[in-house]
Amino acid sequence: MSELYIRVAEDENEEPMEIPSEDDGTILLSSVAAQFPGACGLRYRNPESQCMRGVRLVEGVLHAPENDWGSLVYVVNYPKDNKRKMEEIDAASAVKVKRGFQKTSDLIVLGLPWKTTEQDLKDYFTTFGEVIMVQVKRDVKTGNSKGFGFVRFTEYETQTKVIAQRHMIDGRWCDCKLPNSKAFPDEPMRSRKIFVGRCTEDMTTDELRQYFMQYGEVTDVFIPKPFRAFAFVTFADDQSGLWQ
DNA sequence: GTTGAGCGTT
Repeated sequence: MSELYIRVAEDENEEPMEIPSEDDGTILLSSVAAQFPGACGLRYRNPESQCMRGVRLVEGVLHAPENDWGSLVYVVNYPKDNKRKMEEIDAASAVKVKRGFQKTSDLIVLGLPWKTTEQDLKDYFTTFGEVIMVQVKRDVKTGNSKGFGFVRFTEYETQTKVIAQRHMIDGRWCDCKLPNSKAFPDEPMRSRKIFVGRCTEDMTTDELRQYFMQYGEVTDVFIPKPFRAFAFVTFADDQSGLWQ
């Protein structure tokens, strides 16, 4: 079977868009998702029964009903049939993606004067770029500074610049480094595996794979059995945009 | 009320 186009629409009443098929007559869900982000499948109205029917989906490949797509208009499925929700997730993810492809980390600031406050730190480091947070570590009893703290920047470029040089803060030379230990050791900073919370029981590995493939190559989807309302999605590399 | 290489009460 040669390449052909099938008509796909967001809704039965919407204007359809033509999606190309593969050489074997199947259609990749990724082709559909390219035009309809978040799509997890297709359905169509069966002319005989007038009922909606799902298109067979195996491993991200959509198979024509009766081996013939015909001239029907196919309608896009979204997870849980709730498009608005997926768009909200898209928007939230897009914000994170926009921050850049290299994640910043907390930097330890060594050698601070005893008198230096968090406001001092913020004022100083803001001259390099936007600051997410600063901390001065203090003795819990006395409130005295321990002479070190932490800083985190929005932009990775800022972080690189700050690590590369020494800093004169309130009259002392200070160093900024990547910390050895972390306050939250279980925070998956550069993990390729993401936690997907609040899953519903009807979600399938196929659906999750098809949704998250827009952010990178998905190498694994794990759904605990019995149902536990969460899943793990693993990407081929840590550059996939979702959590950057 | 002190100090000066280090590593973060959540």
